Amino acid sequence: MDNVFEALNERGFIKQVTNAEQVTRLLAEEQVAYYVGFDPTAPSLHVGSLVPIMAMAHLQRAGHKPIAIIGGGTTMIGDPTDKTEMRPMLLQEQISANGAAILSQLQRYLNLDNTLTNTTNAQTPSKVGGFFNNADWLLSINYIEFLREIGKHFRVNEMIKAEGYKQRLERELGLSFLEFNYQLLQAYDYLYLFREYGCRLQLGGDDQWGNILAGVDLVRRVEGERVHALTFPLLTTASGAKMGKTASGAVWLDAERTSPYEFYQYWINVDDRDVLRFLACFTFLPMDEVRRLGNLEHEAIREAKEVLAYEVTQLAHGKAEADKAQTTSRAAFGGGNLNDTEMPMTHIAADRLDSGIPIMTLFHEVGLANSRSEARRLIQQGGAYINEKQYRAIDMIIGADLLEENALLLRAGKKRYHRIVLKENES
RNA sequence: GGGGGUAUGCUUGAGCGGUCAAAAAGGGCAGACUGUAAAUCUGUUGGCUAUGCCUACGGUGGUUCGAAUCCAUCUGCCCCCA
Repeated sequence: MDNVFEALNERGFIKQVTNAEQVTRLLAEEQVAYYVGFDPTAPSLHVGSLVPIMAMAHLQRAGHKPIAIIGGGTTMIGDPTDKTEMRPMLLQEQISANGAAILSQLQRYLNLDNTLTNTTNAQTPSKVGGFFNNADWLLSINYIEFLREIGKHFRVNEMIKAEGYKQRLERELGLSFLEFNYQLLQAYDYLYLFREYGCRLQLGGDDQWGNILAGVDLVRRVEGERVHALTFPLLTTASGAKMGKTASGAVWLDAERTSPYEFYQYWINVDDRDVLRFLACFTFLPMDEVRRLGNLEHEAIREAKEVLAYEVTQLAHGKAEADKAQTTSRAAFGGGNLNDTEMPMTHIAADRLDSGIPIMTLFHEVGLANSRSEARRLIQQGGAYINEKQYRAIDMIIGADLLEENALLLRAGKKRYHRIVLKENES
């Protein structure tokens, strides 16, 4: 097997690294504990987090030990380099709850059973990984001790030269002392994980480069050990948008928030230009296959997208869900029959249909239109279909005569479907 | 602490006291074209019991026949001085 570092590089995971040669050697010669921090402000990860997750998974498959931490402590500070939006401050209980949800998602990709031991001292290195909340060690910090032990290693002169801080200072947006400390705390995480678990590699988004290096420096100064940093390129779609955002918001890994079918559809709808990169990054397919699929052109590239969607969905939601999503998707767009599919569905009482339901009401009620006005517009513009037949009259009354096998198939626009199934009257 | 500025629909951002549900752009949605892609073109984009009605231009209270537009006050954000 090739070196993992090479593999990661080939798959496009590497943007910056402290020292490519040393990291390559380290990963080849030792079982390395590595860590990634996740944002615990939401109860689910979204597809953007798949980059670090997949990188971690590749490393674990190569025999290294993953450590995932959630920033329960650092979240309370707020990263000033995250200029776009202020992260909300959350209660610890909320963060712990989110963390639990995040852990269960990570476990689909990684084995994190917290039986980690420190290999620096231990004779028999453990093979698994860990999951921690940095609040566990950050909240109990004593201010004076922290300043004396950690703070003395940071030169303010150096810190304010860093790009993230520099921008804040120059633009006089201000930088609170609180935020200024963020980097120290994140660096301390690294030191802590190095001491406790022998962690020697931190991965993160490229925007974290500065913060990660601060940790690398801190470990060197305090422990005299060389540890490493690696960042991922910030993945954007070919059209320039941040990955994983759609009109209706982020694409979540939580099936409750983004159904497996929607999840699948997200991947099948990616821009042609993103297919190769995404296959390399978000699936475990061998690179030969990735290249073959990624280089397909025109209509043939749909095959590649189907593979991409299937593979990624399978990783996130399991084979059964991926199969269902694929079947549904094929049926909806390939002209197959839609009966046994998993698209959104609503039951409707038989007597209601007998008396007839205005078409606007129907589309609004099942959520294909957010308001009656929107439903009206949809219909008038020719975007409303029932059983694949277009209806443009807004005063249309839908009755039982349109039922096909006791069901109606509503469609709004090209891609949004909703099934209505008849429910026999009670009594 | 003193002085100044700003607050508009999903976002950015125009807006003369009436003709403003509010320019423009972006985004969204729909249609055409296609490959469930991109690009392009067209329409649309507060709600409703719909030739009209209601809710909206940071909050509150005024002036006026009439206010997003004027005044007062409160709140948030920004800038300058300390």
